Amino acid sequence: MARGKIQMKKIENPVHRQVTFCKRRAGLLKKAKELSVLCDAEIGVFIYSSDGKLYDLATKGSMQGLIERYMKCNRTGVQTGQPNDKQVMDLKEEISMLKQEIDVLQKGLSFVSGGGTSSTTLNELNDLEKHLEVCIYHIRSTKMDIMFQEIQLLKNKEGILQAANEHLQEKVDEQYGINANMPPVLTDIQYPLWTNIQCPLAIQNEIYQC
Amino acid sequence: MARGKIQMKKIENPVHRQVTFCKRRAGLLKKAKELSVLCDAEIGVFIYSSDGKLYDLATKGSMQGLIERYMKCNRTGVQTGQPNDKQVMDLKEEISMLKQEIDVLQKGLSFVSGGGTSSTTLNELNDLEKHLEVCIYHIRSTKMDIMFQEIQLLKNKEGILQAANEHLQEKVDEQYGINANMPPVLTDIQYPLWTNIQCPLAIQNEIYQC
DNA sequence: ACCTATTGATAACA
DNA sequence: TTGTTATCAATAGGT
Repeated sequence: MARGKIQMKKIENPVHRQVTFCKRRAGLLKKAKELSVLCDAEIGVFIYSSDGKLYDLATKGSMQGLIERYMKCNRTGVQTGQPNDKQVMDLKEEISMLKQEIDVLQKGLSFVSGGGTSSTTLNELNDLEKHLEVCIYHIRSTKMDIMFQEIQLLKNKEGILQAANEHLQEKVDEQYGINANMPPVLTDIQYPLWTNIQCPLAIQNEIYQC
Repeated sequence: MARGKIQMKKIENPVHRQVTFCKRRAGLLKKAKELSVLCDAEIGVFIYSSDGKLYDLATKGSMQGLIERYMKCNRTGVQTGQPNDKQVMDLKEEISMLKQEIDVLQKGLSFVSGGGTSSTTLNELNDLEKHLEVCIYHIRSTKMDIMFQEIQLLKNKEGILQAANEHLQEKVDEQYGINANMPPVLTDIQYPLWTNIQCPLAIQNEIYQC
């Protein structure tokens, strides 16, 4: 973070890596202490260097206390002992799912990164295509949500303005009651509102694209 | 650390403290991940907020693995509740690793897809959508290329077989020249080829999907 | 949430 | 290692 940024990957030069490890380790522990003090939090940090040396920190008490608290909070229901088989099966299933997801993501990343020139089979391309279509579906769904929210907001605003206008009109009528020549202010706004009221640019773009 | 420094003591204003907790917690976990990646270190962090909520992070494996390693190094007598089935622990560790990998891949993909911007606004979603559509276009184009190549391959094969058949037919005619009753072997194959010749499964699937 | 002025962390170097 | 310094990153305060 100084004199040029560095890539977020393992530093290959061992000397350089060691220096960085020292400095950043100190920085991390300092930040942990600060957070603990400023926000009254209880924090534990372990750091194992690549050569196996341990550096640790526990604010507000001992590391044992922290670990016990952690264990307490994370009772995963293994206590009965028996359902381990089922648990193992579930975990294996989860691993399988995750591996599949990784596969899809890796294919996608290599394809997108390589501009589509990587060597992939037809079936893999089909999987990727389906995955991307699902992504697009989610994106469109999210877009619709956002637009709907903005439209609701505008409708509310419209109602408020309409009411305010009516109120003002009454006031005006009271004051100029005798002067019957006064024409009423136009408040009966026709749709689409956006030709009369400034519509958020995002929605404008949306509409012209649909 | 900005717009004026702050005293290193508990922040009294609760709103202010909560905001700072969120920001610094995120910063701390980020720093921990960075240190782990840059220096190939194994790091675990627990953070208990003042209201008792837990935030944790374990790089390179599960927190349970880290804790176990910690116990081993320090030979403390903390009971972890159950002598957890080793297999279950290993599986959990694997899941943790896989999830981290997915995280990295997803970030990479969204970065590449989104051109480096996180997608939250409508315009960003539009950009992402367009990008994904371009990707799908490339995928379909690549699929077509592959199919075309396979078709060319099959046509070549057909030509070779045809020639071979003709050659064999000549041989047969020579040997059985006197026996004029011999009917010719059928070599005039009709399209679609794939009802006669085994077509690669990938292309079959393709065709039925188009 | 998002924005910047400012402080803090740190990569490269000595 | 430790120290220095030019830069980059985190974030306090405000909107």
